[in-house]
Amino acid sequence: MGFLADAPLHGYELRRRVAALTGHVRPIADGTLYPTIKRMERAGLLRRDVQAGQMAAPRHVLTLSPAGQAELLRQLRAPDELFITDENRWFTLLAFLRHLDDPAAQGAVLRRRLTFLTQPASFFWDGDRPLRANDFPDDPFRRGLFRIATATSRTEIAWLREMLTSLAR
Amino acid sequence: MGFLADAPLHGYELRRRVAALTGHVRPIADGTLYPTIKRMERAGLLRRDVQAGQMAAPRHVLTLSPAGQAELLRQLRAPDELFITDENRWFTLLAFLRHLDDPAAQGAVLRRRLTFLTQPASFFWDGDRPLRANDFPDDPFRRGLFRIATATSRTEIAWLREMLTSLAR
DNA sequence: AAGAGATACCTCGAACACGAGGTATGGGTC
DNA sequence: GACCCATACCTCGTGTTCGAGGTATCTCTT
Repeated sequence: MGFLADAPLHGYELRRRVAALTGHVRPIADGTLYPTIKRMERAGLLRRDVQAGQMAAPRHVLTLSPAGQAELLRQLRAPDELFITDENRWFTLLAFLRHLDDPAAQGAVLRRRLTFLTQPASFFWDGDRPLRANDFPDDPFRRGLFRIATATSRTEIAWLREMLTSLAR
Repeated sequence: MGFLADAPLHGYELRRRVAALTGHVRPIADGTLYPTIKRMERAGLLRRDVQAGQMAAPRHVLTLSPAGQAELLRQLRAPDELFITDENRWFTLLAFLRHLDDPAAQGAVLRRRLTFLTQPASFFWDGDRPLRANDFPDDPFRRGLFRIATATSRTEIAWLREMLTSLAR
C-alpha cells in the first residue's frame, strides 16, 4: 500500500520494489502477491486498470482507492505493536511514514519506537541476569552481534531524538 | 535448535528465550511452538523427558538428539540464502554460529554475508537509478532510514573483516 | 530462424503461523 | 479460604505464505 501511495504501479513492478528493500524486507513470492492483490481489489482497497499492448503481457496498473489510502493512514497512525518492535516491519513503516501528513501523529509513532528502544533489554539471559558481550568470552559471534545491535540502536535513538525535536517545532 | 544445543530446555523456557531476541526475531506463538516440537520429536531431532512434580505443570525437557545436532550443523554450514540476506535470519544464524566448530566453515559463512553487504544496493529506485538519502529532500523518515541502515552496514562490514582476519590465523 | 531470457500474470496444494480457546497446578495476596 | 497470576502444556480453525507449475509475449543473441 505504501508503494502504491507513492505512485500507481503494476504488480510485477511492485514485487521488484519490495525485493529492493533487501536485507530488511523479504521478497514477496508470486503466489503471495497476486492473490493478495485480488483480495485487496475485492475489499475495495485498490483499483485495477488493464493496460494492454505495450509490453510482453498486459499490465494491470494498480491504484490505491480512497478506501485504500484511508486504510494505509489508519495503519500508519496506529500501527500494531509488531510494527514498532520488529525490525522488518518498523523499516517498512518508516519508509512510508511521510504519507501520514500530521507531525503530531508522526511524532507519536516515533516516540513509541523510542520507548521500545530505550527499554533496558538483553538478547540472552542467565536466569534473571542479562548477559552482555563480555559474558561470551568464547563466542566472538555473539560479541559481534552485540556490537552491531548496539551501533544500530545508538544511531537510531540519536536520530529519533533529533526528529522528535524538529517535529515539535 | 540453537538454544537446545546450548542446553536442554523445556518448551516454555524456549519460548521465553526466543522472545528475548526482541526486535530481531519475532516471538513464537504457543500454537506454533508446541506443534513444531511434536513434529521435530517425530522426526527424531529431539528427545523429550517429562519432569513431573516440581513446578506448576510437568515440564517436558527437550534435548537435541545426535540427528538434531547434525541437522543444526548442516544448516549452519550451508544456510539458505535467506539466512544470509534477511536481517532476522542472519541474526539467529550469528547467535549460534559458534556451534559450527570449524573456523574455515565459519569463515565461509561470514564471507557470504560480507559479499552480500558489499554489493552495491539501494532500497529505492527511479527506473535504473538508485536513490540515495539526498534524493528525498521532503522525506526525513527515509533519510533516517538510510542513516540507520548505513551505520549498521558499516559496523557489520568492519566487524566481518576483523573476524575473517582473526579466523584465518 | 531458433532459442533463451525477461516481462507479466495466474492457480493450486502443502506447509506454516497465529489467535483464541482449553486444562491444570503452584504461589502469593487480600 | 478465595482469587488472581504465572507456569506449562495442548488443540483446532482460519488465514498466510510459499514453491512449483503454467500461459503468453516481446527482445536479444546465436
